[in-house]
Amino acid sequence: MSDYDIRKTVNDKYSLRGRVFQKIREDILSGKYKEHEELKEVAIGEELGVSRTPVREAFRQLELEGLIQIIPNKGAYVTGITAKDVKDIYMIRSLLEGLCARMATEKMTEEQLEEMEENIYLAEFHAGKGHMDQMAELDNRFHDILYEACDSKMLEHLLRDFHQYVLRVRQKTLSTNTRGRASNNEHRQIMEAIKAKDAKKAEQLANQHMINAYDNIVKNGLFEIYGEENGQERG
Amino acid sequence: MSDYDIRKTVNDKYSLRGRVFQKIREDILSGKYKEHEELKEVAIGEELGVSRTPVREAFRQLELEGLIQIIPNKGAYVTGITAKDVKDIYMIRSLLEGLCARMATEKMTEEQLEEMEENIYLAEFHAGKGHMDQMAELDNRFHDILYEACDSKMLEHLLRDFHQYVLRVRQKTLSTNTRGRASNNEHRQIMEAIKAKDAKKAEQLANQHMINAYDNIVKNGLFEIYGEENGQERG
DNA sequence: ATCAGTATGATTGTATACAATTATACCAGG
DNA sequence: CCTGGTATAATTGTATACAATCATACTGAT
Repeated sequence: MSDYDIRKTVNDKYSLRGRVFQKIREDILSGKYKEHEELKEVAIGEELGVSRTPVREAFRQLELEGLIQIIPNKGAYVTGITAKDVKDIYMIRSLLEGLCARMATEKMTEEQLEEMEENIYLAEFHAGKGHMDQMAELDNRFHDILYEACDSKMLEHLLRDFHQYVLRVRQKTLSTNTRGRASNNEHRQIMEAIKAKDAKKAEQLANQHMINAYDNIVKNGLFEIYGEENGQERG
Repeated sequence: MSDYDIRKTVNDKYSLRGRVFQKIREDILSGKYKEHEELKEVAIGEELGVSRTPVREAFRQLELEGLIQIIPNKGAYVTGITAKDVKDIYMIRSLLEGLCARMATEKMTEEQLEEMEENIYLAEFHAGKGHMDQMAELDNRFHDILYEACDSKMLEHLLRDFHQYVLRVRQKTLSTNTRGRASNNEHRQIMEAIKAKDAKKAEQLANQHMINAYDNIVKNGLFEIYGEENGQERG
């Protein structure tokens, strides 16, 4: 008992609120609702066949997830991720994925390690075939395993959030063919380091893995999906 | 325009929901509502003289803050922070405060630097007098300045959350007389490094600052406030 | 006495009604 | 044509009513 997860209930798929929450999040991340677009309670309620109440509660959650901004008495607006946000997130993730890999080195179970190996093997196959959807899915899963393995619900929670947050960027990134394979090779190196119980190396590799991912984003100029006016603001 | 903050509206003190949110959070952090205690919508609503609606919305936010856990159709329960959580948070904060200090070295304004110097000067005074409340307040403010100065709303947001989260521990920590002064000296060193534009040193010092803070917590066995059954769980 | 089953009460989930606030459109005056 | 103000509509904020779910206590049979 008591192995509950702080935010399992958010994924509660069987309450209206939970479904509304997931649906809106999906629609924001997929780009259906665009940056600065206003979300209206009744409209979304009608679309999903529910009243305003569950929609409002979902809004409050989405706000804390950082996906929308609620201006009191005015409305809910989809928040844009600026280029600077993405950069910051990758800098933060670089450190935290490193920490996660270090911690995972001590805590990882045999089953987790095996799933990782399988994951990398499969990804190699799909990389060859150019199956980008599967690559994205496997990349998700690789990092999930790492998050679970670090045995820290705080860190796991945090990294999962960021992972979600940059979803739009990430999917584009992996679809630049060469990066998919390079990324998987980095996964392999991280896995090897963990297998060899070399925590320091695992940390350093995971660190670099994020830096490489970000560099790739910059190099390929993938920021256009975040609109034009973004980037550095003050300063 | 458009210098909005993702979660400014949460601090919206002028809506019922905002006030309820802040009140409950305060009551949890101050220890009024204890770990695993059940929060009932009507009871809290009556206490604050509002209906269930704003209370429910506040609950949804508190859940995402990680302060309560909502079990569908059952209730809302105050989540405990385990000793392991505290440890994890300090490990994470160590890295992120370091990153923050590094970034702040480039971005800090003259005004911010001056407020920091004043802060440290004042803290020295209060440390001598044993004014623990003021020390806690100044410590809060020191870190806030740093968070603002890093010029990253993502990082600022994150660090503020963690800062809040370990509030209970922190206040106890600073009241162990010697740590208050030592902590302030570390603040001074960080400030000096930033002043000298030595980003690497600032990072390393902020890093160590967190490790020292955590060591102090462990050394003084300040975990009892989180109840008995806590600590490492699986593993 | 113990257990199953049911009935009752308490609590949360959702919908709707009403109040407050904000946006929009229209009109009068310059 | 532009400006300011007022009326109206649209939208959010809050309260309340009703439905669904869960906890508890009681009853009756074994």
